[in-house]
Amino acid sequence: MIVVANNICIVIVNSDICVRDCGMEDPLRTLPGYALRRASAAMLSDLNSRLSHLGLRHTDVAILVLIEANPRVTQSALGRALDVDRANLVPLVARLEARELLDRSPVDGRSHGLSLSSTGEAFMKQIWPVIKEHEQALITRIPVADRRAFAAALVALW
Amino acid sequence: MIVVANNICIVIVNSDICVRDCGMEDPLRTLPGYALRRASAAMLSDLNSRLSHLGLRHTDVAILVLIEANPRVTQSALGRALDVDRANLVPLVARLEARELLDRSPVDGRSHGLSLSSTGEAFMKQIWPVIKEHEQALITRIPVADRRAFAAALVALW
DNA sequence: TATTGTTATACTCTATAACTATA
DNA sequence: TATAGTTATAGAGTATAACAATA
Repeated sequence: MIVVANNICIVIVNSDICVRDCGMEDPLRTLPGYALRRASAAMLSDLNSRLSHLGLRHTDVAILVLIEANPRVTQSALGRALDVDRANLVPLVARLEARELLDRSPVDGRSHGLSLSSTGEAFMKQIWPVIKEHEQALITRIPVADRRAFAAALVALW
Repeated sequence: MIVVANNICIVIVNSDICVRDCGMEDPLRTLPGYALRRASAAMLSDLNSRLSHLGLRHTDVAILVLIEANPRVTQSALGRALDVDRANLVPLVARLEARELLDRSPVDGRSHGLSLSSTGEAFMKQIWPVIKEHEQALITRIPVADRRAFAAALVALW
Protein backbone atom coordinates (compact mmCIF):
# COMPACT_ATOMS: atom_id res chain seq x y z
CA MET A 1 0.00 0.00 0.00
CA ILE A 2 1.16 3.46 -0.78
CA VAL A 3 -0.04 6.38 1.27
CA VAL A 4 -0.67 9.17 -1.20
CA ALA A 5 -2.02 11.89 1.03
CA ASN A 6 -3.28 12.12 4.55
CA ASN A 7 -6.20 9.74 4.31
CA ILE A 8 -5.86 8.45 0.78
CA CYS A 9 -4.17 5.16 -0.01
CA ILE A 10 -3.61 3.16 -3.16
CA VAL A 11 -4.51 -0.46 -2.61
CA ILE A 12 -4.69 -3.53 -4.76
CA VAL A 13 -8.07 -5.26 -4.64
CA ASN A 14 -8.77 -8.27 -6.84
CA SER A 15 -5.81 -7.39 -9.06
CA ASP A 16 -7.23 -3.92 -9.59
CA ILE A 17 -5.46 -0.88 -8.35
CA CYS A 18 -7.83 1.42 -6.58
CA VAL A 19 -7.79 4.42 -4.37
CA ARG A 20 -9.33 4.14 -0.97
CA ASP A 21 -10.12 6.70 1.64
CA CYS A 22 -9.55 5.13 5.01
CA GLY A 23 -11.63 7.87 6.60
CA MET A 24 -8.95 9.16 8.89
CA GLU A 25 -5.29 9.47 9.56
CA ASP A 26 -4.22 5.86 9.94
CA PRO A 27 -0.72 5.12 11.17
CA LEU A 28 -1.68 1.46 11.53
CA ARG A 29 -1.48 1.16 7.76
CA THR A 30 2.26 1.70 7.93
CA LEU A 31 2.74 -1.30 10.25
CA PRO A 32 3.26 -4.68 8.56
CA GLY A 33 2.31 -6.44 11.77
CA TYR A 34 -1.09 -4.80 11.74
CA ALA A 35 -1.54 -5.55 8.04
CA LEU A 36 -0.73 -9.18 8.81
CA ARG A 37 -3.44 -9.25 11.44
CA ARG A 38 -6.06 -7.69 9.20
CA ALA A 39 -5.16 -9.89 6.23
CA SER A 40 -5.41 -12.97 8.42
CA ALA A 41 -8.74 -11.87 9.90
CA ALA A 42 -10.15 -11.17 6.43
CA MET A 43 -9.10 -14.58 5.13
CA LEU A 44 -10.35 -16.40 8.22
CA SER A 45 -13.69 -14.73 7.79
CA ASP A 46 -13.74 -15.75 4.13
CA LEU A 47 -13.00 -19.37 5.00
CA ASN A 48 -15.63 -19.47 7.74
CA SER A 49 -18.25 -18.12 5.35
CA ARG A 50 -17.42 -20.74 2.79
CA LEU A 51 -17.60 -23.49 5.43
CA SER A 52 -20.78 -22.35 7.15
CA HIS A 53 -23.12 -24.45 5.00
CA LEU A 54 -21.21 -27.53 6.18
CA GLY A 55 -21.64 -26.51 9.80
CA LEU A 56 -17.87 -26.27 10.23
CA ARG A 57 -15.33 -23.62 11.11
CA HIS A 58 -11.70 -23.24 10.18
CA THR A 59 -10.52 -24.99 13.34
CA ASP A 60 -12.63 -28.06 12.60
CA VAL A 61 -11.19 -28.26 9.12
CA ALA A 62 -7.60 -28.04 10.33
CA ILE A 63 -8.29 -30.91 12.71
CA LEU A 64 -9.99 -33.05 10.09
CA VAL A 65 -7.26 -32.46 7.52
CA LEU A 66 -4.56 -33.52 9.96
CA ILE A 67 -6.46 -36.61 11.05
CA GLU A 68 -7.14 -37.57 7.45
CA ALA A 69 -3.41 -37.43 6.74
CA ASN A 70 -2.48 -39.14 10.01
CA PRO A 71 -4.90 -41.90 10.91
CA ARG A 72 -4.75 -42.94 14.58
CA VAL A 73 -3.03 -39.72 15.60
CA THR A 74 -3.35 -38.94 19.30
CA GLN A 75 -5.06 -35.85 20.58
CA SER A 76 -1.86 -34.57 22.15
CA ALA A 77 0.11 -34.92 18.93
CA LEU A 78 -2.67 -33.13 17.11
CA GLY A 79 -2.50 -30.28 19.58
CA ARG A 80 1.23 -29.92 19.14
CA ALA A 81 0.96 -29.84 15.35
CA LEU A 82 -1.81 -27.23 15.48
CA ASP A 83 -0.28 -25.27 18.35
CA VAL A 84 -3.49 -25.73 20.29
CA ASP A 85 -3.31 -26.76 23.92
CA ARG A 86 -4.58 -30.30 24.36
CA ALA A 87 -7.08 -29.06 26.95
CA ASN A 88 -8.63 -26.76 24.36
CA LEU A 89 -8.80 -29.55 21.83
CA VAL A 90 -11.17 -31.64 23.95
CA PRO A 91 -14.44 -29.89 23.08
CA LEU A 92 -13.46 -29.50 19.42
CA VAL A 93 -12.71 -33.19 18.96
CA ALA A 94 -15.74 -34.15 21.03
CA ARG A 95 -18.01 -32.15 18.74
CA LEU A 96 -16.59 -33.80 15.61
CA GLU A 97 -16.96 -37.17 17.28
CA ALA A 98 -20.57 -36.37 18.22
CA ARG A 99 -21.19 -35.69 14.54
CA GLU A 100 -19.75 -39.15 13.90
CA LEU A 101 -17.00 -37.83 11.69
CA LEU A 102 -14.31 -39.38 13.89
CA ASP A 103 -13.48 -42.78 15.31
CA ARG A 104 -11.42 -43.34 18.44
CA SER A 105 -9.36 -46.48 18.88
CA PRO A 106 -7.13 -47.20 21.87
CA VAL A 107 -3.40 -46.75 21.29
CA ASP A 108 -2.33 -47.56 24.80
CA GLY A 109 -3.91 -47.30 28.21
CA ARG A 110 -4.09 -43.51 28.14
CA SER A 111 -4.32 -42.43 24.49
CA HIS A 112 -6.88 -42.91 21.81
CA GLY A 113 -5.95 -42.76 18.15
CA LEU A 114 -8.20 -40.51 16.11
CA SER A 115 -9.22 -41.51 12.60
CA LEU A 116 -11.89 -40.42 10.17
CA SER A 117 -15.03 -42.52 10.22
CA SER A 118 -16.45 -43.56 6.88
CA THR A 119 -18.85 -40.63 7.25
CA GLY A 120 -15.87 -38.39 7.92
CA GLU A 121 -14.01 -39.67 4.89
CA ALA A 122 -17.01 -39.03 2.70
CA PHE A 123 -17.38 -35.58 4.20
CA MET A 124 -13.81 -34.69 3.26
CA LYS A 125 -14.92 -34.88 -0.38
CA GLN A 126 -17.13 -31.89 0.34
CA ILE A 127 -14.59 -30.12 2.52
CA TRP A 128 -11.56 -30.20 0.25
CA PRO A 129 -13.20 -28.29 -2.62
CA VAL A 130 -14.13 -25.53 -0.16
CA ILE A 131 -10.57 -25.34 1.13
CA LYS A 132 -9.23 -25.24 -2.40
CA GLU A 133 -11.64 -22.51 -3.44
CA HIS A 134 -10.67 -20.46 -0.44
CA GLU A 135 -6.95 -20.89 -1.06
CA GLN A 136 -7.45 -20.11 -4.72
CA ALA A 137 -9.33 -16.93 -3.88
CA LEU A 138 -6.52 -15.93 -1.57
CA ILE A 139 -3.78 -16.60 -4.08
CA THR A 140 -5.66 -14.89 -6.86
CA ARG A 141 -5.75 -11.66 -4.93
CA ILE A 142 -1.97 -11.54 -4.70
CA PRO A 143 -0.01 -10.24 -7.67
CA VAL A 144 1.68 -13.18 -9.38
CA ALA A 145 5.12 -11.71 -8.95
CA ASP A 146 4.66 -11.44 -5.19
CA ARG A 147 3.35 -14.91 -4.44
CA ARG A 148 6.59 -16.77 -3.89
CA ALA A 149 7.98 -14.13 -1.55
CA PHE A 150 4.70 -13.98 0.32
CA ALA A 151 4.77 -17.69 1.04
CA ALA A 152 8.42 -17.55 2.08
CA ALA A 153 7.74 -14.64 4.42
CA LEU A 154 4.82 -16.41 6.10
CA VAL A 155 6.89 -19.48 6.76
CA ALA A 156 9.66 -17.34 8.18
CA LEU A 157 7.20 -15.85 10.66
CA TRP A 158 5.36 -19.08 11.46
CA MET B 1 8.65 -23.64 3.03
CA ILE B 2 9.75 -26.60 1.00
CA VAL B 3 8.54 -30.05 1.88
CA VAL B 4 11.54 -32.32 1.43
CA ALA B 5 10.14 -35.64 2.54
CA ASN B 6 7.08 -36.84 4.36
CA ASN B 7 7.51 -35.02 7.63
CA ILE B 8 10.62 -33.00 6.96
CA CYS B 9 10.47 -29.37 5.88
CA ILE B 10 13.04 -26.70 5.23
CA VAL B 11 12.09 -23.50 6.98
CA ILE B 12 13.69 -20.14 7.42
CA VAL B 13 13.99 -19.08 11.05
CA ASN B 14 15.76 -15.85 11.97
CA SER B 15 17.45 -15.74 8.57
CA ASP B 16 18.83 -19.21 9.11
CA ILE B 17 17.77 -22.07 6.97
CA CYS B 18 16.95 -25.08 9.06
CA VAL B 19 15.34 -28.43 8.76
CA ARG B 20 12.35 -29.11 10.90
CA ASP B 21 10.41 -32.25 11.59
CA CYS B 22 6.80 -31.30 12.00
CA GLY B 23 6.16 -34.63 13.74
CA MET B 24 3.62 -35.86 11.28
CA GLU B 25 2.29 -35.67 7.80
CA ASP B 26 1.08 -32.09 7.59
CA PRO B 27 -0.92 -31.04 4.53
CA LEU B 28 -1.73 -27.75 6.28
CA ARG B 29 1.81 -26.65 5.54
CA THR B 30 1.02 -26.57 1.86
CA LEU B 31 -1.83 -24.09 2.37
CA PRO B 32 -0.89 -20.39 2.28
CA GLY B 33 -4.12 -19.52 4.08
CA TYR B 34 -3.14 -21.68 7.01
CA ALA B 35 0.38 -20.26 7.01
CA LEU B 36 -1.15 -16.79 7.10
CA ARG B 37 -3.17 -17.73 10.16
CA ARG B 38 -0.22 -19.23 12.00
CA ALA B 39 2.08 -16.33 11.11
CA SER B 40 -0.51 -13.86 12.35
CA ALA B 41 -1.09 -15.81 15.56
CA ALA B 42 2.64 -16.00 16.22
CA MET B 43 3.10 -12.27 15.72
CA LEU B 44 0.05 -11.39 17.79
CA SER B 45 1.40 -13.49 20.61
CA ASP B 46 4.77 -11.75 20.28
CA LEU B 47 3.18 -8.32 20.47
CA ASN B 48 1.02 -9.25 23.45
CA SER B 49 4.07 -10.52 25.33
CA ARG B 50 5.93 -7.32 24.67
CA LEU B 51 2.95 -5.26 25.84
CA SER B 52 2.11 -7.26 28.94
CA HIS B 53 4.29 -5.22 31.30
CA LEU B 54 2.25 -2.16 30.28
CA GLY B 55 -0.99 -3.96 31.04
CA LEU B 56 -2.10 -3.62 27.44
CA ARG B 57 -3.01 -5.90 24.59
CA HIS B 58 -2.75 -5.46 20.86
CA THR B 59 -6.31 -4.20 20.57
CA ASP B 60 -5.70 -1.45 23.13
CA VAL B 61 -2.66 -0.31 21.22
CA ALA B 62 -4.48 -0.13 17.90
CA ILE B 63 -7.13 2.03 19.55
CA LEU B 64 -4.63 4.32 21.22
CA VAL B 65 -2.58 4.77 18.05
CA LEU B 66 -5.65 5.77 16.06
CA ILE B 67 -6.85 8.18 18.72
CA GLU B 68 -3.41 9.72 18.99
CA ALA B 69 -3.43 10.40 15.25
CA ASN B 70 -7.06 11.54 15.24
CA PRO B 71 -7.91 13.58 18.30
CA ARG B 72 -11.66 13.87 18.95
CA VAL B 73 -12.43 10.84 16.78
CA THR B 74 -15.82 9.31 17.51
CA GLN B 75 -16.16 5.77 18.72
CA SER B 76 -18.10 4.77 15.61
CA ALA B 77 -15.44 6.11 13.26
CA LEU B 78 -12.85 4.27 15.30
CA GLY B 79 -14.79 1.06 14.92
CA ARG B 80 -15.02 1.45 11.16
CA ALA B 81 -11.30 2.08 10.82
CA LEU B 82 -10.46 -0.94 12.97
CA ASP B 83 -13.20 -3.14 11.54
CA VAL B 84 -14.52 -3.66 15.04
CA ASP B 85 -18.24 -3.35 15.67
CA ARG B 86 -18.99 -0.26 17.71
CA ALA B 87 -20.80 -2.44 20.26
CA ASN B 88 -17.60 -4.40 20.87
CA LEU B 89 -15.60 -1.23 21.21
CA VAL B 90 -17.53 -0.07 24.26
CA PRO B 91 -15.76 -2.16 26.94
CA LEU B 92 -12.35 -1.60 25.31
CA VAL B 93 -12.69 2.18 25.29
CA ALA B 94 -14.24 2.15 28.75
CA ARG B 95 -11.26 0.32 30.15
CA LEU B 96 -8.80 2.76 28.63
CA GLU B 97 -10.91 5.60 29.96
CA ALA B 98 -10.97 4.01 33.42
CA ARG B 99 -7.17 4.00 33.30
CA GLU B 100 -7.42 7.72 32.54
CA LEU B 101 -5.60 7.37 29.23
CA LEU B 102 -8.52 8.89 27.32
CA ASP B 103 -10.64 12.03 27.46
CA ARG B 104 -14.15 12.30 26.08
CA SER B 105 -15.51 15.59 24.83
CA PRO B 106 -18.97 16.08 23.31
CA VAL B 107 -19.05 16.42 19.52
CA ASP B 108 -22.80 16.67 19.21
CA GLY B 109 -25.72 15.42 21.23
CA ARG B 110 -24.98 11.79 20.56
CA SER B 111 -21.23 11.45 19.97
CA HIS B 112 -18.22 12.00 22.13
CA GLY B 113 -14.84 12.76 20.64
CA LEU B 114 -12.04 10.60 22.02
CA SER B 115 -8.64 12.10 22.65
CA LEU B 116 -5.58 11.08 24.61
CA SER B 117 -5.36 12.53 28.09
CA SER B 118 -2.04 13.97 29.13
CA THR B 119 -1.43 10.66 30.90
CA GLY B 120 -2.29 8.89 27.67
CA GLU B 121 0.06 11.05 25.65
CA ALA B 122 2.88 10.38 28.07
CA PHE B 123 2.07 6.67 27.95
CA MET B 124 2.45 6.62 24.17
CA LYS B 125 6.13 7.36 24.71
CA GLN B 126 6.37 3.95 26.33
CA ILE B 127 4.07 2.25 23.85
CA TRP B 128 5.65 3.32 20.58
CA PRO B 129 9.05 1.78 21.31
CA VAL B 130 7.33 -1.53 22.02
CA ILE B 131 5.42 -1.36 18.74
CA LYS B 132 8.60 -0.50 16.87
CA GLU B 133 10.53 -3.35 18.47
CA HIS B 134 7.77 -5.77 17.57
CA GLU B 135 7.57 -4.57 13.98
CA GLN B 136 11.33 -4.66 13.72
CA ALA B 137 11.43 -8.22 15.01
CA LEU B 138 8.82 -9.17 12.45
CA ILE B 139 10.60 -7.51 9.54
CA THR B 140 13.96 -8.91 10.56
CA ARG B 141 12.66 -12.45 10.28
CA ILE B 142 11.72 -11.95 6.64
CA PRO B 143 14.43 -12.26 4.01
CA VAL B 144 15.25 -8.78 2.72
CA ALA B 145 14.39 -9.70 -0.85
CA ASP B 146 10.90 -10.81 0.16
CA ARG B 147 9.84 -7.84 2.24
CA ARG B 148 8.35 -5.60 -0.42
CA ALA B 149 6.28 -8.38 -1.94
CA PHE B 150 5.14 -9.48 1.51
CA ALA B 151 3.78 -6.03 2.32
CA ALA B 152 2.10 -5.76 -1.07
CA ALA B 153 0.47 -9.16 -0.65
CA LEU B 154 -0.89 -8.31 2.80
CA VAL B 155 -2.47 -5.13 1.54
CA ALA B 156 -4.01 -7.02 -1.35
CA LEU B 157 -5.66 -9.38 1.12
CA TRP B 158 -6.62 -6.77 3.69
C1' DT C 1 8.56 -38.50 36.92
C1' DA C 2 6.51 -37.44 32.68
C1' DT C 3 2.60 -37.86 29.58
C1' DT C 4 -2.48 -38.33 28.15
C1' DG C 5 -6.94 -37.10 28.48
C1' DT C 6 -9.94 -34.48 30.98
C1' DT C 7 -12.50 -30.83 33.83
C1' DA C 8 -12.90 -26.30 35.14
C1' DT C 9 -12.18 -21.50 34.83
C1' DA C 10 -11.30 -17.02 33.05
C1' DC C 11 -10.41 -13.77 29.62
C1' DT C 12 -10.27 -12.01 24.82
C1' DC C 13 -12.44 -11.44 20.60
C1' DT C 14 -16.30 -11.64 17.46
C1' DA C 15 -21.17 -11.52 16.08
C1' DT C 16 -26.07 -10.07 16.80
C1' DA C 17 -30.07 -8.01 18.38
C1' DA C 18 -32.25 -4.46 20.59
C1' DC C 19 -32.92 -0.06 23.07
C1' DT C 20 -32.46 5.13 23.78
C1' DA C 21 -31.29 9.53 22.26
C1' DT C 22 -30.12 12.45 18.65
C1' DA C 23 -29.42 14.03 13.57
C1' DT D 1 -35.13 7.29 8.62
C1' DA D 2 -30.35 6.89 9.81
C1' DT D 3 -26.65 7.27 13.16
C1' DA D 4 -24.19 7.10 17.93
C1' DG D 5 -23.67 5.04 22.07
C1' DT D 6 -24.99 1.47 24.86
C1' DT D 7 -26.57 -3.07 26.97
C1' DA D 8 -26.95 -7.80 26.73
C1' DT D 9 -25.89 -12.28 25.08
C1' DA D 10 -23.80 -16.06 22.80
C1' DG D 11 -20.11 -18.35 20.66
C1' DA D 12 -15.17 -18.98 19.38
C1' DG D 13 -10.51 -18.93 20.61
C1' DT D 14 -6.77 -18.81 24.06
C1' DA D 15 -4.41 -19.50 28.50
C1' DT D 16 -3.86 -21.89 33.06
C1' DA D 17 -4.25 -24.88 36.77
C1' DA D 18 -5.32 -29.14 38.47
C1' DC D 19 -6.60 -34.13 38.68
C1' DA D 20 -6.70 -39.28 37.66
C1' DA D 21 -4.86 -42.90 35.02
C1' DT D 22 -1.03 -44.65 32.69
C1' DA D 23 3.93 -44.84 30.82
